[in-house]
Amino acid sequence: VFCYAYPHPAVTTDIALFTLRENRLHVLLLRRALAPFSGVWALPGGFVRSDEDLDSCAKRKLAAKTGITGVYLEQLYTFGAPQRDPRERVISVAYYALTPCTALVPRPGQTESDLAWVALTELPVLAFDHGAIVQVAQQRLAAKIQYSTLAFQFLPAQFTLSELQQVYEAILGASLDKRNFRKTLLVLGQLEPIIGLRRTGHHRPAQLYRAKQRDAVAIIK
Amino acid sequence: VFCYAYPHPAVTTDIALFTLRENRLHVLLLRRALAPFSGVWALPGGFVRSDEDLDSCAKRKLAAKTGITGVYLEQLYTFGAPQRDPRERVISVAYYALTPCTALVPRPGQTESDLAWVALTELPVLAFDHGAIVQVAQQRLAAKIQYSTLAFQFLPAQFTLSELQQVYEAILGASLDKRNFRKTLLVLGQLEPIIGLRRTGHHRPAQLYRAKQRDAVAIIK
DNA sequence: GCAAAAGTGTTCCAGATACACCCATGT
DNA sequence: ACATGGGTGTATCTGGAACACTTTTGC
Repeated sequence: VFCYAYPHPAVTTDIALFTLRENRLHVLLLRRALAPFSGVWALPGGFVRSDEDLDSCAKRKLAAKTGITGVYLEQLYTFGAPQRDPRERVISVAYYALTPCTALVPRPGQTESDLAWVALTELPVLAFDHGAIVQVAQQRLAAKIQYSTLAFQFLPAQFTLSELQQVYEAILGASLDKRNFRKTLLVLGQLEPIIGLRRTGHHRPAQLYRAKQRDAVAIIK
Repeated sequence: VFCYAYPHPAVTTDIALFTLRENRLHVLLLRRALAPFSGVWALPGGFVRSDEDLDSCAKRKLAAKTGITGVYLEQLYTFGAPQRDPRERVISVAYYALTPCTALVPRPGQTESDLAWVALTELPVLAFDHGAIVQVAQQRLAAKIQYSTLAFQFLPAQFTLSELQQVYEAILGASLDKRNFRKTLLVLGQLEPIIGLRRTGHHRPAQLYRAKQRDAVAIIK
């Protein structure tokens, strides 16, 4: 056991991992197998180890519970209400993460019975204060997409301008003018056309583009 | 003593309290009396009690160490590198706070020998990772002043437009056009002139204004 | 040929920028 | 009278918003 001269809280990271499916924003949830909140949906997350920093903990927990790695991850806010966990004092450093929906086959970890993408419009009641975390994350997302290249993180390496526009529309919850959208984004200088077309449906194929810097999120404006 | 089945970190809040003195941004520092970093300057802060939330802790620590209350306070970022404190694992939820310089007579608490406003341009080496905290806080400040009414928090209830302009100039580190500045801020609708003039020096007295909502920081743009 | 999405320019408006002189006061 | 900061208006520029038709493909 580990003993201290005065009470110490437990510290966790919880991660709201977002993706877009069918043009709707989804968040990854786990159904808890263990008490407290057994059977209730919750964000992936877990306790911070004594030798790892907070970002590493968030990455590790995401990988352990879902097998997902290499996604964009950013610290969101720290939630520390005294009674947010019924077991003991637990302070949660919340993160949010973004990933394209492609090639994402969530696999449950050992302590959870179920793992699912859930549309934000159909969010169930969540364990702990995870509902508040998702809400804050969604606000941050909608704000930050407007002054950064965050949106690219929802798409695979190659994408069309229409697909990119759909990302913006889903996150902002509004429809955008096609010509203005394309002009604005091309002027940014963060996109470049690549040789290749996307052929889908009974219509003209679309030019493919790629983000000039796929890994970093640039601040624009 | 308090014992747990697995190691728990200690959690602190640390507060970067900013003010403007002589048109330069200053931060409140304490000189540490105790180890570690005895004699080194540090931010006010301290351990989170088991029954208080994080905001309350930050307010309490600021009051206890400096006697300052009623200032604007906002969570900044959580710093959790494993070795940031040599004693044990300590995770710090950092806050920043703003206050007018008027009527602020910092009084040392019991465990610190000295308490001072230090200009950011003359910042000494700080204890722990407090230098990084101040840096992140300053960036946040410069960003947020541009899309909110944060700047009013640096001024007392009544102020002149020139004084307000000096706040913006100090935080942004740039000089602004007087006519454009006044026009922009008056159009915002967050200021109203009050009866009264500020008479200083050998020149025309200045109209006094007050913020329509002194307590809340509004998001503009 | 028709349905469906891709692709493309111009006009208009509002908000930001640049810029210079007179005013009221204290000494 | 003069030094000092307070106070004011206009022209210009720029980025965002509104808006409709042609192109290419699969069936």
